[in-house]
Amino acid sequence: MTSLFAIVDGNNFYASCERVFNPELEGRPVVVLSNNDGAVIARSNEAKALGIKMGVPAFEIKDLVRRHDIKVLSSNYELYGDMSRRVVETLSRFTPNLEIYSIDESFLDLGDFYNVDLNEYARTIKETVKRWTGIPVAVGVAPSKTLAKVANRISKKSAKANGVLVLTDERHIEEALKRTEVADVWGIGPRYTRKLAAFGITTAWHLRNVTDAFARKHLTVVGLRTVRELRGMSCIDLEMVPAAKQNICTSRSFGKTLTELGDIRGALATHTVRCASKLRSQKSCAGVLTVFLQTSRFNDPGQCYFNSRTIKLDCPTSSELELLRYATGALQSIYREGYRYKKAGIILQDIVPDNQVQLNLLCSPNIDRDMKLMRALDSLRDRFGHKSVRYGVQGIKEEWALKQENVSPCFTTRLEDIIRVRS
DNA sequence: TCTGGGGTCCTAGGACCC
DNA sequence: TCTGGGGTCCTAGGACCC
Repeated sequence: MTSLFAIVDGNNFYASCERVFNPELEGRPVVVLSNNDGAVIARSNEAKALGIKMGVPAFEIKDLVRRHDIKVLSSNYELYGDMSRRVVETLSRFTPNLEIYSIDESFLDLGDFYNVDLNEYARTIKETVKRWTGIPVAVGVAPSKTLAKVANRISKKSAKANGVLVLTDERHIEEALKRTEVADVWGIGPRYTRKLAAFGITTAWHLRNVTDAFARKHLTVVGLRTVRELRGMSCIDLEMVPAAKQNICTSRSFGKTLTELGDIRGALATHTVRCASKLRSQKSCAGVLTVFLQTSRFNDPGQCYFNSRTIKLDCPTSSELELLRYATGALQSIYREGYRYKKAGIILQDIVPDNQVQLNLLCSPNIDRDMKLMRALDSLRDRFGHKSVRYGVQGIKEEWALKQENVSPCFTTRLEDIIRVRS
């Protein structure tokens, strides 16, 4: 074996971020809710112990909250994003060969670290992150990413491992796989779990031992890769440079249902501006735009409406002015009076690098002007926040604003919040 | 009353072309 | 008029991730 990966993942990440700045939350059950305070998306260990499941609607746990004095927080992505950056910064001191996999997980390529004491090294990573950022993490080390995920998972459940597990020894790998349900393997979702159960495959160890032909047939080439990774053969490389996104989507449920086109247009315009910012930050232009609008999925069938409109742009662009024009036009064409709308959004596709845009006769004559304006807007928003410059169409009163009843201050990124907290 | 948001990749099938 | 196969491109749908 030559390859070696570590995965470092923040324990109950959002709840832990909140705890770093609010010691009162220590030792208490804490849950963090999704946008609009809809559903539970993060739980402290104490909250998990009370049986609160991932994704349950907030209203379903009201009794539990009262009885156990659970601290319920709205999500604060500005805070979590900044804490995530600090964790990555810390990890990058250990190796530059690092992949930021998600807001709370990074893979490290430990390449030829076979001659160091891996247990001690992994423990040093864990303790350093805790000391420098306040975030508790778990570290799993193994010859493939998929096995590292298995190690990481067990490290959190086993008191003996206490957040650090190295799986390089064949006997240990076998034992770990036998203890891991197939549903908990990275890459095996609910559908495959059911399918595999029909063949009597219920543990990661069973899955490791299927034939290549079986894996290929029932789980496609993706599943075959997973099986090989479970055997210790590394098939999924570290991606140090994040690939440019091929789709960029911004959508939100409204804080309350909306009926008026003007209010919905305000929300969609704001999503469009955000989406265009994301597009420009990866130096791309989009050639296709989709706008969608929908009522609640939980409405009676007669009151359900979903529609979308996809438009091929005359010329790929990242100009908010142009995208706003297309988006509001598309919205107009799918809006129907008489429904109570819950959500709207925009998806940008056919994304190309901004220096490879094919110009043609239909392109806007204002490209240079728009790009200068976008640069100015980007730098203003960078300094003063994304709400500092707005278009008229976004509206002043945000009828659609998120419901956030208990959001914590942005302790690390907003001066006004920091001042407020300290006084 | 209240039920998240943002992504990726693979496959199968049809259209179309030579 | 009939015969055949192979290739590419696109799209929809299905699976997964956090």
